[in-house]
Amino acid sequence: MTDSDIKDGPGPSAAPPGEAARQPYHHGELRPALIRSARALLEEDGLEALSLRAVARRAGVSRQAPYHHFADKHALLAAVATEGFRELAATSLARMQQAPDARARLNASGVAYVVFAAANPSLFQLMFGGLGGRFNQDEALNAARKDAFAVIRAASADVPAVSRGTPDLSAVAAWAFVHGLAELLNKGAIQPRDFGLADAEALADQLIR
Amino acid sequence: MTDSDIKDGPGPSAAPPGEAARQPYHHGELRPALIRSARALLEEDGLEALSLRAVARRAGVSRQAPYHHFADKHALLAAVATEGFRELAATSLARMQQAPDARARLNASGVAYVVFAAANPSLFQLMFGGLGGRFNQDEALNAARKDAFAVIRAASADVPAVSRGTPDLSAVAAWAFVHGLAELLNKGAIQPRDFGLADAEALADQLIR
DNA sequence: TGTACATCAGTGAACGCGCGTTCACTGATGTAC
DNA sequence: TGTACATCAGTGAACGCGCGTTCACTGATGTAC
Repeated sequence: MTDSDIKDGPGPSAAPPGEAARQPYHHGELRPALIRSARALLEEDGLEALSLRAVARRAGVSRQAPYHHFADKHALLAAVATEGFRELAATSLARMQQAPDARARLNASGVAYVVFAAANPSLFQLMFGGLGGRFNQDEALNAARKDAFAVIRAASADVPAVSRGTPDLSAVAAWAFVHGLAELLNKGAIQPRDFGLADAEALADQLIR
Repeated sequence: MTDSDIKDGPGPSAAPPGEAARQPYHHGELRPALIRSARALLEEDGLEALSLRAVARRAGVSRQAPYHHFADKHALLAAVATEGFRELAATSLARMQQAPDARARLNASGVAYVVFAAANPSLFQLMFGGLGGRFNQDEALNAARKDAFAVIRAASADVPAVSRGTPDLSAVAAWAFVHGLAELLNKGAIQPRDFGLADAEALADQLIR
């Protein structure tokens, strides 16, 4: 079998195995479907194992179909990462809205950061450096990234006790801390249960105070 | 050119291009030479681009030679990562010895961590998760890893103001902070010059206080 | 001091694989008249 | 309301590539006698 991957969606008549319920000819929503497939494969098999062919296969579509929606593999990955940053910002803001004061909002943003990373480890990996140095070539990605970081910066600036001195440095310190926590958890260097805690959220909550 | 890579070391008579000064037949020190080649390629081309074939090529040796010293590619990478953890521990201890008190020693260990990561970004990436989940299968690697982490833990435990409450949690907090700083710098998410600072060391120094 | 021989450390050729991408194509859609 | 036709969104086959790894081999080394 040199160049003939097995389709997992044999046709419209078959029962849909996961994502691969094949539309008749035109898919209609192939672009978002490809992003969904990529995200699913990302978390199932890891960033290194993600191939454009596998994404197409999972979406129930030929290997060439993605090229009608993305210039190349990097463009697809950039779209996935962009979605990731938007979700990160959204989930942080949502959690912050439940907090009573500025200090609690900063803490909430930190917990949200760690929880997001723990829930989407490979996506998180892609978002930070999975595209090599090619980050700055995608407009939408850059915007989403900046927005996500702005959430942390704003949350940090609102807490006078934290942002005394240079506000930007304080924000970076807060960011570095939650980012490091997320990375150490994702890479398995530390585990919540080593501290008698159930999950990443509990550990983040404990440490951030 | 399907299966005939070009040798970069044409023979003993040629001038040595970098690593590839070819020994007559038996290399003598091939194992360390392979590790050196791997580290050099790692920092030149990145973790993703590192192949066993390229490592052998750079060492001036046939593609099969590495298999006499390492079971497979992962074994070589594990050896490289092991060396990395040993160096990290050593460089931290060296920097700590110059510090006057416990507080300064903790700070020094943090700066050393960030400086090491900035000087060896791809090696750092390999050390943390570059081997997927296969970390726990290598005895020497696990030991070197534990030793490196123990340095941080000890430095943190010696500072009462930091380690009040659960000492282990305090150590993890310190570790997460420097690790996050290292990652954000390595992935280009933040840059020292954004804060008017020359390099990673200056930023780490500034933030750790 | 010489020699037979096991073992060690290399070589060269070949394997099968999955990948990203290009090419020429075809079926479906929607719009101008 | 019908029809011609440009355009869009898919297909199938094929390309060349670099990779990890296996196989059978050979040259060099060192040790027992």
